[in-house]
Amino acid sequence: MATTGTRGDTRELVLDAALASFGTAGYDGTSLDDLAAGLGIRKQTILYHFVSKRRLLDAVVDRCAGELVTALERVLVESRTGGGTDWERVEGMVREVFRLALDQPVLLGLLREVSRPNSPGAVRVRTHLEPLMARARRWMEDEMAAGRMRRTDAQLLLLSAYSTVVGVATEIEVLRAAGMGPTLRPVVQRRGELLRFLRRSLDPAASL
Amino acid sequence: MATTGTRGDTRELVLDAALASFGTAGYDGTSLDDLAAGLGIRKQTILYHFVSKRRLLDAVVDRCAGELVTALERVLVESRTGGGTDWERVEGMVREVFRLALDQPVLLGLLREVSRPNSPGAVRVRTHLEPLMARARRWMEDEMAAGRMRRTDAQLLLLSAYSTVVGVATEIEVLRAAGMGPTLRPVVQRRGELLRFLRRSLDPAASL
DNA sequence: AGGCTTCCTTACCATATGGTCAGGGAGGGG
DNA sequence: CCCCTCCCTGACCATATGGTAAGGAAGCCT
Repeated sequence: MATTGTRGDTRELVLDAALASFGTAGYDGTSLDDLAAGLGIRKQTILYHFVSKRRLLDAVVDRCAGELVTALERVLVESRTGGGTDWERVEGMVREVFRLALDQPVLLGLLREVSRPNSPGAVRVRTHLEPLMARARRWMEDEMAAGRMRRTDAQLLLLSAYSTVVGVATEIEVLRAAGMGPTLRPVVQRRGELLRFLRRSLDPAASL
Repeated sequence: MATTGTRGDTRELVLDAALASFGTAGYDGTSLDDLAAGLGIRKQTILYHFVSKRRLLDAVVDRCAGELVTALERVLVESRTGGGTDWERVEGMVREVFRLALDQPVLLGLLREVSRPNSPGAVRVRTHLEPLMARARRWMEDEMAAGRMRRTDAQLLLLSAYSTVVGVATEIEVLRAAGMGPTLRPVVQRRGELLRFLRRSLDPAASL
């Protein structure tokens, strides 16, 4: 028992701190000792819950990806019961992603770290994103076949959208670093651009 | 004398390798031993030319920033002698930045690494960029005062443009990591968006 | 009570890493 | 020839870091 009351699950606290540290200092720049010291515990406690530093990163990525999937899932369900059009569904998902990013800025740091080529977390993220992407792609191609969606390269479009989100996340971080925290004008604008791009590509009712 | 002919300046070779390594593996993920091994030299040689790892990063940043400034300078001179309008000058600089990024993809990695908040190189980059930004800002404000440029917040516009470039750089890296190297469609598109945004904000002759 | 599990800790280790120190070879000037 | 400077290297070091091994305290079940 530590001096301070460790009421919450230690595991979750470690995950929170690790998320923040990985996002700001990077994976290599994060030491388990510092991480533990920040939590008032010993490094070995971290290694007890998560076998290795690498697995800790995996766990952090897993949790974040899980949140993302859950949030998107929820949007999809709402849209389905509401009988929204394809385009409304797409728009809802994009907005949800941005909302998540702005609600939890700490996620941006992780995304930035983990989306770097050669990052240890990149493969893990891929395993989470690939099924999501494949599912979205299948759905889009079905809708295209049914004429409810404009014909285009779904794979390319998804990848483009993903990279855009990563790029915007980076922008937000840069702006934040420049001391322009509350100014989300550019973010909203970029979201608008992405949405317009998607609409142009997908919505049969959209004007070119 | 090493086995392989070390004809070029060792300094420059180290800078090249360091640029690549910092860009791909990150600062913390780069070890001087590995760096030296990749060059067939010893770590102490690196430390001889650059006193410390930190100073090595600074030197890399300095060289890249120097290249950028030189390139922009050249565009400015060409535009001035050609008697281009303000807008043509702005467009030329944006295009030059993108050209530089696409010509030397390795710069993108460094930019990404160095534009991270809390990055050791961030402060160094700032010292290079701040005079550039200040100069651009003064110029823009002069042009606005003279009525040759649409009135707007120059500082905000520059920062927004900068963050956009960083974001796009990140996108390019992500796309490259996804195996879509040659497809620069999205990049060109984003450049177009940035240019349109700037034109709308600056060019008095532009239609809203 | 006794044992089992869970959670956390102290003690310890192997290695990697940035950095110091002294020295050696090559070339140039006296 | 001697000395000096430039460039580079081997030997060495202090420290940080991820990870292992073992033990201890609290709770739970029989």
